[in-house]
Amino acid sequence: MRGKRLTDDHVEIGRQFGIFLRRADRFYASLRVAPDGLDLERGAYILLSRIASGGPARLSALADDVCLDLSTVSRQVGALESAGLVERSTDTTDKRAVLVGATASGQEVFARNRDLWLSAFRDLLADWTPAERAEFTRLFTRLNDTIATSGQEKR
Amino acid sequence: MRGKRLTDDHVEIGRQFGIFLRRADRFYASLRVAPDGLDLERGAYILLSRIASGGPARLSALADDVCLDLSTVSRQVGALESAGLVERSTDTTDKRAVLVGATASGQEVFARNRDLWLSAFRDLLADWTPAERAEFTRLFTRLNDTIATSGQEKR
DNA sequence: TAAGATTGAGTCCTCAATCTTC
DNA sequence: GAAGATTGAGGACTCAATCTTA
Repeated sequence: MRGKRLTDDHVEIGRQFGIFLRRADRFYASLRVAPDGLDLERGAYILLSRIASGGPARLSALADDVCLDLSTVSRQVGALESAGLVERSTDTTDKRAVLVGATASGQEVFARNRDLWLSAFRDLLADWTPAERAEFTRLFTRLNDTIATSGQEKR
Repeated sequence: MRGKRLTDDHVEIGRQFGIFLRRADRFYASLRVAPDGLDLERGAYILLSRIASGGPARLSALADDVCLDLSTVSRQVGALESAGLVERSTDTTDKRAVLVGATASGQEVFARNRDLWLSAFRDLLADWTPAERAEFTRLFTRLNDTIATSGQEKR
């Protein structure tokens, strides 16, 4: 018996969720930092972060990890490659696949921006108590997993 | 003395936040529903929701409420107007301003889509306990306000 | 035929420039 | 000149079509 009644929680979340996403996206977009004259867009930085900390990987794996379309990742890799931060190489075991790895320069840029990036979140949550942060992180992760599972169902 | 140490909470939130936003945005985009042959994009529906439930308002007020650029709202209103869901009228007290209100058709479409829209969130959080939902809503709202305040500081 | 990757077309958004009215 | 709104240009993303290799 699937209830039709909607609790106040759902109403509140449903009404505010889209607006929250935009606000959060604006905040996140504002994190664009330029350490060495490089103006890394957040999408490119997230990808660089994944590549630099996780090691070389295929484009399809990267797209899955950062939750973007493969075509978008292909273009982002092109931009990072032009900036000399990553390198493409053909997978010798499967010539269809492309492996993307960070260059020394890419590793350096990642390491240097990491603290700037994270300090923005530190400042944002400066007034929160550790308990609040921990609880939020827990529920936040739970929601992330819930949405990911929900998306898989539709395939 | 501004501490340079970053707690694990910050690291975790910082690393996953961007990916979460994309996943959530994809989920939210998938809520696009077409009740009467109308294919309302989520941005347009959020705006219609605001107009239908809040009464006529200026474009600048709408843009502020839904957290979008004024130009985007102007185009969204144009789309909703073409669909016959909202109406533009000139503010008689200030001829520069445009007031946007919902038509009878717009009110009807809003009311009919509301449950569909909200039931998606009900399904999404079906496995959560009421306590978890309440706690998450609380912290979620807190974060929303925190980001909103953070954004204002930069003006 | 299918899988991996790239490229083209189209959408939604922001920023900047412009027009009208205060 | 400043405020409210519209329009043009450009960026980031998705979907669809294409090319190469398994």
